This record gives sequence, structure tokens and C-alpha cells, in this order.
Amino acid sequence: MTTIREIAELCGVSVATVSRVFNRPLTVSREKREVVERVARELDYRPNESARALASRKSGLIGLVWDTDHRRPGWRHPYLQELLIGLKTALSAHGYHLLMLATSGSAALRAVGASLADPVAYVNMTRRHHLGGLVLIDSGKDGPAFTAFAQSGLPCVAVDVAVAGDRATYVTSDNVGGAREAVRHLVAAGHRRIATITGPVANAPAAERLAGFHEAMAEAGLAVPDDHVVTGDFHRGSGQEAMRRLIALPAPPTAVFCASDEMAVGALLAARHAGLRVPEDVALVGFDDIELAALVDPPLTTLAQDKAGIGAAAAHAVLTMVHNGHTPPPAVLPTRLVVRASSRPRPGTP
Amino acid sequence: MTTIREIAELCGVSVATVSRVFNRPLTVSREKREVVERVARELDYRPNESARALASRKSGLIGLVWDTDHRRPGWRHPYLQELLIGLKTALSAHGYHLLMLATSGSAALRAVGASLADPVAYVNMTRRHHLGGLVLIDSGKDGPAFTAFAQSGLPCVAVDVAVAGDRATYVTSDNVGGAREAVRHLVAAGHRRIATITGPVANAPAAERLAGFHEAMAEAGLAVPDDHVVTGDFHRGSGQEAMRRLIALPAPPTAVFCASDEMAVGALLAARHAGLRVPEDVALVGFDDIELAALVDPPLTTLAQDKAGIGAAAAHAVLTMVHNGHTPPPAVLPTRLVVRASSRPRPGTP
DNA sequence: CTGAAAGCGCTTACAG
DNA sequence: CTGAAAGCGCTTACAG
Repeated sequence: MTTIREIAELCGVSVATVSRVFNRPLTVSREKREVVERVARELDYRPNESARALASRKSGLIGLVWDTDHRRPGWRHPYLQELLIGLKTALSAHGYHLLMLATSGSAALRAVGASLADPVAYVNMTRRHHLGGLVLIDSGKDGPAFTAFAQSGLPCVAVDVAVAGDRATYVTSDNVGGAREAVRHLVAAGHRRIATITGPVANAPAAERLAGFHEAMAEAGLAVPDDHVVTGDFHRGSGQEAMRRLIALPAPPTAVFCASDEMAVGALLAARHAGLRVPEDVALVGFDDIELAALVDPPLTTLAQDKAGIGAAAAHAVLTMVHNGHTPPPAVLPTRLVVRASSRPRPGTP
Repeated sequence: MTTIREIAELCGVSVATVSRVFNRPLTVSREKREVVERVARELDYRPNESARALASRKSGLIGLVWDTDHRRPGWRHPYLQELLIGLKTALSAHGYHLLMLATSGSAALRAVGASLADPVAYVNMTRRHHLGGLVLIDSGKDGPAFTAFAQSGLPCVAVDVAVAGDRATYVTSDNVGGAREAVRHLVAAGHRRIATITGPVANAPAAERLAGFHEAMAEAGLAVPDDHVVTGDFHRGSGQEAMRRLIALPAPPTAVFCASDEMAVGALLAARHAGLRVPEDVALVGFDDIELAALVDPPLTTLAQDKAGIGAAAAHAVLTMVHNGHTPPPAVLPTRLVVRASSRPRPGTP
């Protein structure tokens, strides 16, 4: 591998000048700049990133904090793959690489990996590797740990967790608006008794979707009995269980807004088990638009999240902090209502 | 951040001794070692990784080559998420981080990212960042590029692409065995006219699954007419199209082995469209065991790949090369037959 | 605009 | 077993 020194010798200039050509080209005279550039190209010179990071205290790396412990199911969420790719692609476009940081449950590995129980270890890793910033992906209940990151002073951007800090921001979908749209859609289809299956309490998107539900119900002048709000955990089983409870009510709902597609699929199974037809007996709307939503029978109406867009927005937010130094406001990406058969309008509706 | 020098001064030893304590503890006398270790712990010392990489020419990073260009659908394969996590988790357990390398289609970004069309750029990145080795994930037709990596002399391990080289190996599922098992299962269920929908020609796993199919058919003394082998591309649409062709045959098969679950789902849709019942009129077996397989109606019999296991095997292979220096033989992981309703035995069979 | 020099924080022969 | 010293390949004030 050719070094800056070889180029300097070949060009008859100092290494400082060569370095400047790559970092502040305009501070070098045109003649010298051009000869250095030509020689560098001929030798296929690439700066040694370790040396660069050591001398300048910055690297072209962004860290990803994502707890993928097998005991925590959150990371399996199918929408994360697309989000991750959106993130990586946007970072790539700016010449940054994404470093998936090692996580370790065991104390023995504390030295190298880090556990969310100990955010300091991550902060340390960030400094040791001269990472520009951190992107935080929640695997469920990581909110408190993320708050600690946000207060560390490192540039951080969280996905779906509302962190605050000098150099911290977050990106999320418009969960309130999406939920509102779901309810309006059901109301327009003639439904009056509309229930909801929520995500876990203390989860921000879950709370927002619930708030949007309530807003739109109030707007339509519809009452929401307590037993029409059932708490789930975003996963399929909880949707199934919640739906069983709703079906057993004296006056069951004619439509259910589920805060995730996974739960909507569970609800669909429960309805089928109970001998109910979807959407004739009960209409369903989910949230996320995972691949599965279009494939179940009947296909699910849902609010599509812009998964790749969220990843890209996270990338831009963290790079803004790394470059400009200013902290961008939270990014809230629109959702999109995708109408499928699970909420086909009831007969007799305009 | 505390440095090796501070520790050395505090302990009254040289920096060389402190460095040795962390790298070759046994070459340092017990007393000095213990005092250095104690002081280091108290100061929460962590070595600066950039300096370490620069001086030692190695980092604790493994690179991931995964072309996620949006024009190439291969990266969307749902089994990759679990594979990636298996890889990351196993690397974490050994204190390594996974670096998702920037890829760039545009020439403007050549300097930072790399394109598979130009493997040299990746090799360069690997050296610049002092990566220990590379894991290669195919997004479709990357075989030739991967061969170039394998010949570069860098430690590389490919997933599902049979590369060869001094420091290169690969991991894959037992595709031949899995396909054989699929056919045996169908034969045992009473089928004689068994067709297959293959993956793309020139894809190694596709070829292996086809070979296993032929082997087991021969073993059972069953003929395979040419029109019982239809080429697909692993994706759903091709399965649907292929199934249409099979159904239109004068003597259509009573069972179809599909080289991927996605294609099996497509075949299922085609069968349903044609008014055929699965498995009564035609039985289906897929490959992969993606989440969807269990959720379609009827649920799909399939050969489960050990997705996380493949990722972990890739991690171990690359770390073996990084540490021991020797190149492990290809790892072939067993598949597991998961019998579901789509291949329920035909009436009148033992 | 340019160069000489110090420095980033480690590792590793080389002597002893 | 230990230390002094050179070196890894860059960046960046500081002078000029």
C-alpha cells in the first residue's frame, strides 16, 4: 500500500502538502495539487484509515447499537431489515460505513462488547473507535438506556424512542396521524363500534397510536368503552389473545384497529377460530405493512411505514450532527394507508 | 480517556510493560502485572483501537460485503436478517465488531464505497481499515466477484457460494441432502409424478437442490420427464408462473418440490387459481422455512435452513483464519424437514 | 501557499 | 522480565 510519504517524495513536496490535497484541496496551489492528485491516482493511493482516525480523532464510521440477544424477540421484527438497509445505503452514499457494535451479556466480555445495562461501555467503544455517532435501534424496553446515551454528549439518533439531549434526536413514523387515518377509514366504511389492540404500555409508538385512535374516535363522536382497548405487546400471540377477549364481549366491536400487523394477523386467526368472517363480521386494520400483511387471507388493510425512509432519515440526522454540528429536530415520517380486503366497506355504505 | 502512558507513569513502569500486560500478560512479572491491571481497572482504561490497529496492523473488525443496491432484490430475502444476527452474535462473543462496508454504484463515490464490479476497491478498504477478514453475502449473481475476493489472499468466507482460495472458504446448507429428503418424503406419501421448480441456473444452491432431486428420484426408480423440471429464480412470481406450466401439462405432477419457500408460495397461489386443492390435488414442499411458510394456508412443508447457524459458522470460519492462520474446510449445515399440511400423505398410503 | 516538527496512542523488535 | 527507541501513517498548529 502506498503511503503519503511515497507520494510526497515522488512529487517533491512535503507530506503536509499531500495531506492537504486530500483534506483541504483549496489551500494548495493548483500546480502542486494537480501533480499530487495525478500521482496518487496512478499509485491508487488510499489513506490508511487507522492512522487518519488516530491523528484526526475521527473516523468514517457510524456505530449501530442494536441488542440482538436471543432472549429478546424485538430484533426479529421483519421491518428492521429494510430499515437497516435504508440506513446503511444512506450512510454509504456519504462515504460512511456502519459498524454493528458487539454486544455481550456476559461480564467476561465486558472489555470488548457492551450491554445495554451498561451504556458507559458503548460510550467508551464509541470513543475508542472514534465513531462519529451512534444510531440506536430499540429491541423493546431500551428507552431508559437510550436516554443515557442521549445524555452522554455523543451524537445519537434513536429510532422510535423519543430521546432528548444536546446532541441527540430521533426519527419515527407519524403514529398519531396513522392511527387517526385508520379510524377515519373504518368510520367511513360504516363502523361505529371500533376497538383497538395496543402495543406495550411505555412504548412510545404504541402510546401515540392509541392517542391517535382516541382522537379520531372523539372526532367522530364515537364512545370508546374501556373494554374496547386491549393491551398487547406487538407480537402475534398477544393479538390473538386480545381478539378472543374482544369477541367474547356482550357487544363485540365490528372493527378492530391493531397497532401492528403481527397482532392483526393474530386477531385474524382468532376471528377465524371463532367462526367469524373478516371483514363481513369484523373488519381489521394493522400497522407497519410488513410483507406478511399482503399475503394473509384476507389481505390486511394497514398503515405502511416508510421503513427505508426511516433508516435514511436516521442516517441524515446523525451525519448532520457529525458535520454541521447542529442537532436536527426529530423527524416524523408520514405513514400511508394501504386498503386491502380486511376492511372492505360494509354493505349499505356509500 | 486515559492512555497507556498515564498508567505507566502511575505504576512506575514503561509503556512497553503496560502494553505487554494487555497483549502478552504472561511475559510480565506477576507483581507488575497485578499493579498495572489494578490501576487500569480503576481508571477504566480502554485501549485506543485506532492506535492499536495502526501499530499492530490489525483491528477487531470483520467486514461484511453485502450488495444492498435497490435494483437487486436478493438482499430482501427474509432469511438474511436471522443469518446476519447469527453472524454478528458469534463475532460479538469473540470480541469482534461487524463492519457493514459502504457500497456505491456511482463512480463519484468510488473513493469511499466500493462496487462489486470492482472487487479491488473492497480489498483496498479491507487493508485501509485493517479488517481481519471478510464475510460475503450473495445478493444474486455475485459468484464471479466473490471468486476475485477469494483470490486476493484476504481471509474470506462466502455464504452459499463455493469459492476457493488459500484463505477462502464457504458455508452453506446441505442442499443436496435436503432436496433428497424432500423427495423421499413425497415418495413415502405415495407420490410418483413429482416435479421440481428450481432456482436460477448458475446458482450453486439451486444446482445442488436439483441434483438432490434427481438423485432421490433415481433412487426411487422414478422417471423425470424434461417438462417436470421448470426453472425459476427463487422469487414468488417465478414459482407462480412455473406452477401454471406444470398444471397445464397433459399429465400434471401430483407433487412439486420447490427450491424456495417463496416459489412454493407462488405455486400455492397458482394451484388455488387453477381450482386445485393442496395437498389433495397437488402436494407442495418448499425450502428455507421462512416465517411465511407456516402462515400460508395450508402451511408449507419445507426444509428448514439453520439460518443463525450459518451466520455463526461463517463467523467461526473467518475467525479461525484470523487467529490460527489455517483455512477451514467448507461448512455444510444440515437442513431439517418440517412437515406441514401442504404435503399431507395421500389417502391409501401406509 | 508551504515545510519542519510535534503529536495522535499504541506495538514490537532489540538490548540488556 | 524490562526499558529505550523506533515506527505505524496520518493531521495540524506554527512559522515563514
